Amino acid sequence: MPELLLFLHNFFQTLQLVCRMANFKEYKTLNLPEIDKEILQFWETQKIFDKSVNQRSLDNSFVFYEGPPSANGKPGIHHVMARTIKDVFCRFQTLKGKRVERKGGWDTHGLPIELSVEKELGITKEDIGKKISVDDYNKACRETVLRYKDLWDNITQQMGYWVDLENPYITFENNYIESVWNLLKKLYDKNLLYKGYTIQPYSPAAGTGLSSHELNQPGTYKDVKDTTIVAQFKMLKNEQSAAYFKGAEEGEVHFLAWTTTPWTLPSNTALTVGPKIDYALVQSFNQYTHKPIQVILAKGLVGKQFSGKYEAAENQNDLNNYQPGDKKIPYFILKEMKGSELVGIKYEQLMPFALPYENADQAFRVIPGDFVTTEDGTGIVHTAPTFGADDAMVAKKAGVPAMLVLDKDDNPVPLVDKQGKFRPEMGDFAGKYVKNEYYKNPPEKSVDVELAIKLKEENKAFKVEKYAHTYPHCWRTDKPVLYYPLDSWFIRATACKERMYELNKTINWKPASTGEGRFGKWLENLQDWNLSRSRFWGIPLPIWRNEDGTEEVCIGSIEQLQQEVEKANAALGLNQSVPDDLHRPYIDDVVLVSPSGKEMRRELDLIDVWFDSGSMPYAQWHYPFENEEKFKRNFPADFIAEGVDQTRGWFYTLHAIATMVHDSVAFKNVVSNGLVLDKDGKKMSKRLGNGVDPFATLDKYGADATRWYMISNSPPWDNLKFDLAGLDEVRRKFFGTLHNTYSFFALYANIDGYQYGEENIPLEERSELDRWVISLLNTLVKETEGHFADYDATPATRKIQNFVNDQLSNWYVRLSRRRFWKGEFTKDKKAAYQTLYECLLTVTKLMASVAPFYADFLYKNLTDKGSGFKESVHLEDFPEVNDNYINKNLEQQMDYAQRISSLVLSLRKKEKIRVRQPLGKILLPVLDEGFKNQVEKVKDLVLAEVNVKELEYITETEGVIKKKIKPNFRTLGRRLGPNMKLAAQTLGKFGQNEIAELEKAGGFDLNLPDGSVERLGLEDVEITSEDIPGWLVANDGPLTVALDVTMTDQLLAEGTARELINRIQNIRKESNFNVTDRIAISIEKHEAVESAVSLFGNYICNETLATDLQLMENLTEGQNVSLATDVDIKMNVVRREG
RNA sequence: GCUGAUGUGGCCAAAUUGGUUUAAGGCACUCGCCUGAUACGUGAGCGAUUAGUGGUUCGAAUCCACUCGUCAGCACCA
Repeated sequence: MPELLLFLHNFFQTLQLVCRMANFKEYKTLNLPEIDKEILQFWETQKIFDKSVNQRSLDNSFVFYEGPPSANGKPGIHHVMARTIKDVFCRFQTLKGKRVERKGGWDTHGLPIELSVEKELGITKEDIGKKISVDDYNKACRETVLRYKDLWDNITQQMGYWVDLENPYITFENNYIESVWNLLKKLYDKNLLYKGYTIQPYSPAAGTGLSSHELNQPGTYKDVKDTTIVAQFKMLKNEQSAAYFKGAEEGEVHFLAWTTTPWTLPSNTALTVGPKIDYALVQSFNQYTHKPIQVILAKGLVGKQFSGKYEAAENQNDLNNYQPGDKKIPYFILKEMKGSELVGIKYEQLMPFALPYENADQAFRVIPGDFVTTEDGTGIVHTAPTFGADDAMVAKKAGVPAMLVLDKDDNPVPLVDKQGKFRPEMGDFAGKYVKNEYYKNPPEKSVDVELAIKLKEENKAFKVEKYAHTYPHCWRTDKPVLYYPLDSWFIRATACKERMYELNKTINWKPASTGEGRFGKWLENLQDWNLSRSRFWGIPLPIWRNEDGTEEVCIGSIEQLQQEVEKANAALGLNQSVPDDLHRPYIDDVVLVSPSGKEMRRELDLIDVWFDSGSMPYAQWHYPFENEEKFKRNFPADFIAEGVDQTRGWFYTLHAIATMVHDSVAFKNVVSNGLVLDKDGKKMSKRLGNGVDPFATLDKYGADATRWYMISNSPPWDNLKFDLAGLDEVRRKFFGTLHNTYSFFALYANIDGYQYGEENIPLEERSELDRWVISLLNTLVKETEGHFADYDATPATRKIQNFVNDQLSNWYVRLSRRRFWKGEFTKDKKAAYQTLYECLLTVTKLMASVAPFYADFLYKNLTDKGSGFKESVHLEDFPEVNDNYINKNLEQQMDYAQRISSLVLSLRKKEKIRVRQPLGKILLPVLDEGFKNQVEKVKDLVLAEVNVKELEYITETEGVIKKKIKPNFRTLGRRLGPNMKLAAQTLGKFGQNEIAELEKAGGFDLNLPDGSVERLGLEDVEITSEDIPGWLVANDGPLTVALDVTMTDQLLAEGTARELINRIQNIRKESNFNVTDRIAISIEKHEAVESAVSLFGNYICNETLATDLQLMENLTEGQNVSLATDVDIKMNVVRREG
């Protein structure tokens, strides 16, 4: 009886017994979402997360920081991505024995929350304090912040993200705020906090400054046409500038400077030139007044500015012929100079409406600036420090004052007020809006146009024209934004720039380019951190000042505030107390007293919400007021991960605060993941409707398939093109195959009553196949551990997948099947079980961090009835590598077997010979003994796999192998260098004889062009077999296989017999016979089957459990069967009773 | 505009960091295979001047320069 049927026989005999003693649960289908639910419940009831953390010792921590999401918005699929990465490495470290506490957190402040509240209440910022009290407004914010907390909790749970949501830090809580205040106080004490006047985007129409975030809303930059002026600034004569006045008509020389915002011209206090730029002194005539002029501008822009009416003159004398009204105006370059030569020259104020209230003598001169380009304009930049950030910067550096005048309260203010109107100092222009858009009924001529006319009349305008460019607009009012100086509190980040840069070098960035590039460059060009936000819902700046700003106090704790309040109460006769809620408006009511006895009120600003989140390492523990030990144990973080968009957000704020306050990094390793795009690579957006619902995805595909897909598809720092088809593939290919492999194991293990815990059969007593797969397994463990430890999970998942699919399932199990069928529980069978079991069990641990649900499911199925196991795979230790088990030789052997099989199958396919047809032999050219020995060990596997009778080695002595030779580039390249080409050519021309000679001599002398001789040894060349003339041959790299397709009668008959068996078995199955039923077979007499029946009758009967097989003429009953093309026969199969 | 990443068959993607793997593998496609744990499986096949151009080198998908495309960040300033 063939093995299979024997096995089936046993199977049914023992079925009942088996059912009772089944150790391993069997499943019909794989339902990942179902498994998710089951495992989720298990984790919850058994508190597996807690156990996984608490079973590890406190002094072996791996510190992770959770970047707090805002629960004000719904979670998206990209959050699943980011959190998968966090989870993977935290789980991995847990398996490696680390204690990984993960405190969750919520970001609760900030603009998005204010916006959504305003939208819901149907109000705008202006209404706050009017239509709605600040008090009510803040209450509404507080209620909104955790609006979607449930959804977040759900996604967290459903995706299997382990984070402590029981005790999260929440940024609006007083404890959190107190810690933040403490940090601010420390910065204040280090003199790193100051109030400054800077140029910020400001919307006069809305009366508020705008953050860069607001300015980057879609649609804020619009194309506009503005009146632009190239103005003439009259140079003053002194020692330095005297040279430029030689021969100047009327003794006037002008600088030309261009502006797209003429309304800033009255505020001009400097002209900026590029020190390295070449400038030219040009003689010509003004096109509006026709007066002779001599002007200075960048040499490279002369042609651009002197275009249209202007025409280059041959020589200076041509200029004398010019008459006003001539069509062409001549110009001539008199002199050239470097920008650096111009620096320091003074000029006459262009529009003398006012003077800076301080250091006016330092104004109106030429200063250097690196930002000056010669792309457009004149290469000389009109500089109004009150209305340009660059302007303010270079002016400050050069000691040039800004155009600030004193208002009626003696406060310095710019010439434009906060409504966007010119101040009274501006004479005829006073009270006019600087942008026509600010008027309800705009006048015909804008301020820009009027200024242009005025300058033209005064011979101060060189050119006036319309210019199209993009300009930022307030996203709320749609009106243009002004760059306007505002009072703000700053953190002097620039003071710690170098230290931040140094510390950053010690951080392991994934990918490295983000750390060096995006983050490194950012640190190099670091600006002071503008902390101020004039908003309502956020952490209030804890600084109180007296009215003139001469006295101030920075509060660093509630206790200090308490003391100050008491002091103030005593001094001022008040009865205040520290408010229960540290937010506005309550905190604004607190009045403190200065050392000199004056009232101090809080600076009304809130702080940037980014400071909130950057404070989390300290504030999450309410440090330093509590938990000092805990904080010390958890600082800095070993690992954080967020999207790249956090580079200048959270990553920076963490780094900055840690550097400035603790002179330390905040994190040692950071993974910044890319965006999640739709399958076509487009950004997901509500507008396009191409977003992927994370809940629906998890419901349908399960968390593991989603996570596995995200990690394995591409390195997380590349953008991920999220395609549901990919999820499906992962589910089918990886999880499906793994599940089937387990099912196979469970099926037979239960039948045999296999149980783990039996004595392990020593590896050396197991078969080649077993030792091979164990070797691969150990290699896999080694490699995956390396990848995970290096925060690079993608190759780990790919290797696990390859192992499971191609090696374990499709090779080991397939080739081992017969061992599992065998009736008796032999040692070999036991070895097979143990091997497969060990592979599966190890795989659960390797995959557990990426696919926590299925891994645990499988682990539990494998270990349920065993002893000495953990409750969950997540309480396990990562597998240890056993280097002794790794046998590269064995891996090589099996690789040969797989490739030879594949080559033979490919040849069969080409010749259209099906595998069922046995063939005589395979010829394998052997170039060295080692190869032969390796193949010999897997010979039987190969022959069985490809249904060939024998494998014959042919060696060179037989002279039938056609060989190919090529140089070993790796060894030779370094030695030969430029002569490499010669070597390749020479070897390329080698015929069979030359190759044979080289082999015999063990080398070859290569004559080099310089007359010297280089000896090439055998290790310097690669000789492969290429062909066996007269045979059917296929190659795969160095492997060559020939197949003997000669068909003997014997082989043909056997092939036909196997075809017959196949058809008979089909009939058995169609007829619903029991697998143990005996049958009788009648076959219509046909010459195609005669020899098969006569030679292999017994074989056919054995395989089909037939007791009788006859060839009959004129068979009347039975069915028609197609045996081969053109061979149709009739066959009758009947069940034998009894 | 500036900076950075990226560009490999229709699609997703490898390539030990410069040493010809025949430029891997998968999906899709074509042609096979249901007695065998998997047809949500499996075998074979088709399909690529590695975006383009130039350079460095004995040797380039890999390094350099430029161009083009995609994405992101930073600007929009006279």
